[in-house]
Amino acid sequence: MNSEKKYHPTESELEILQVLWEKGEATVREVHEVLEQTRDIGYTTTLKTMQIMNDKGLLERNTSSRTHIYRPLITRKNTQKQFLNKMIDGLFRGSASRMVIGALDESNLSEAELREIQDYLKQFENGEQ
Amino acid sequence: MNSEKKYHPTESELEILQVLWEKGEATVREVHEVLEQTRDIGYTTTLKTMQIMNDKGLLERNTSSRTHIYRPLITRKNTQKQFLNKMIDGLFRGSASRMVIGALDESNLSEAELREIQDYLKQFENGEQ
DNA sequence: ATTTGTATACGAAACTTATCGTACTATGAA
DNA sequence: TTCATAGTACGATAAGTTTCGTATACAAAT
Repeated sequence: MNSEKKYHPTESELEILQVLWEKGEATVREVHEVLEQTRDIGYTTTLKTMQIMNDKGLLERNTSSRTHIYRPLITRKNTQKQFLNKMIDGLFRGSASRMVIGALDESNLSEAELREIQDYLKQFENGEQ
Repeated sequence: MNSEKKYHPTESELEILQVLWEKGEATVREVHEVLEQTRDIGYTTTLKTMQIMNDKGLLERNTSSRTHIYRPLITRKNTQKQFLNKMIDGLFRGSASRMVIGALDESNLSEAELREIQDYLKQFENGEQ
């Protein structure tokens, strides 16, 4: 089993996680400045959300200095996995291949990306996984 | 542009849509009987949710007889597309290939499914799309 | 020391979603 | 006709999310 539980961060929480995954760790101010670029949001909103995420166990923080430093407690990979599985079950009748094909269908992939995927597929070809 | 707008049905709404996509159309009772198999839920909950979905424009209904008949107003394909794009943007830094690879990675695909995907990829190989 | 700016903490409002109870109505059987 | 059944309509509640205002504390500069 996996030690990371099946958290389903909300939309706002995901925005914050994106920033933290990118930076590794950050202050509320730093996170807020990134969010501000995309949408209208007050500083205390970001603060409160991060505090709640801390309470929920999505983030941890170092409070030794006045300005707290936050770090994510869930990984990007695991979160992706949770959402992928939820989506496969809820929208693609449990079929991962249906979803993959749907994704290929709807996104204009570049040559390079296609090649990348094909290379990746080769890895599975002879039952190596 | 596409005439279907970017609806993001909720979890419960998706469950109902699944049934309707499968059946084409159905009464509240019919939908409810399917939902009941999976989880504990009252009849009026299903009813209310479907009424709300009707108000939102997710469903339409024929009220000519006492027992109303509901049909989905959004397609499975379009809904899948909306969710895929939201997910690619929100969790995979805008990269569809990253998501495809993530999906391949996390799901144990059968030989048949892998072949299906590879066949599907060939279609894109020579810029045919 | 006072002021100014930047932190955190916290409460509360506005929304949304999910759920169900209750009221009411039509239909068909007794 | 009366009664039981199966339907819709609707209000209300509870929980979760998002948002922000206000209070308060600390730190640095004047």
